[in-house]
Amino acid sequence: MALKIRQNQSPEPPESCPLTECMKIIGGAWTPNIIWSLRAGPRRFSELRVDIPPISPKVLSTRLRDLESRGVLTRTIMPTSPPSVEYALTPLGARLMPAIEGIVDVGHALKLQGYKA
Amino acid sequence: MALKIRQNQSPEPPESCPLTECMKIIGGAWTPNIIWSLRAGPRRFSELRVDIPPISPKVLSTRLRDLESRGVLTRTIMPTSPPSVEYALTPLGARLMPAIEGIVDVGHALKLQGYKA
DNA sequence: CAGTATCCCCAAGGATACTG
DNA sequence: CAGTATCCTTGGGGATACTG
Repeated sequence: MALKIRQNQSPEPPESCPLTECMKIIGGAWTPNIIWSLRAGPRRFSELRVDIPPISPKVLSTRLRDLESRGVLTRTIMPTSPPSVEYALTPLGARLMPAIEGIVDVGHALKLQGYKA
Repeated sequence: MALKIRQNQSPEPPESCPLTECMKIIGGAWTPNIIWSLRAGPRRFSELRVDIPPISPKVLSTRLRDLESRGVLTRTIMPTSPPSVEYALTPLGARLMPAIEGIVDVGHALKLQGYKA
């Protein structure tokens, strides 16, 4: 049998471009929405699910953990019954808001002018 | 005790969410970089390849056509020899700049403060 | 120069079900 | 409530080669 050479498909991280770096944080599916939902204060898991209806619990969980690991948000277990968990932006996460706001503003402007994909 | 009402922050349907709409435009790989490269004026295909080294011609071509179809940029064949093609932002594309700038600024700030993934 | 043409790949997402 | 556990699909990219 022929030896199967795995092609080198690994993308050499181009170069730490601020643009690319930032997109790595907010580029994931629903990530901007999550950060946006946290703009006015902490939200719980199920609240986020309501904020962003189409997101599945698995994906929400994945994205939250990813954002937590990147230092964008904190996860706090509240000693309530039933237990609840609050997610809140860190100062670092708050720093991302201008970028998200920029996207929201532009999206809003496009919508107002009747932009269609 | 009084109900602690947590205000619903974004009651917007996801399909019409400006955030999501805008991300559909700039969410593609290298898309922000392409738009960013056009910020100061038209660029040619090979210039863009130099601007964004790791991008393959196929992907660059794909993204450019996508952006053209979305009305973000124009493609102009220059009657030179050898032939060259210029890509330039449309007014609509220029509208995206604040969003991109926001991302760039935040990325830059994160980098300055030594942020690592 | 400015792209197409192929082929391939895998990890991000989705669907669904289940649990502490 | 706040998640895991599985399984599966897809299409966005990547590599490489070729052309007008």
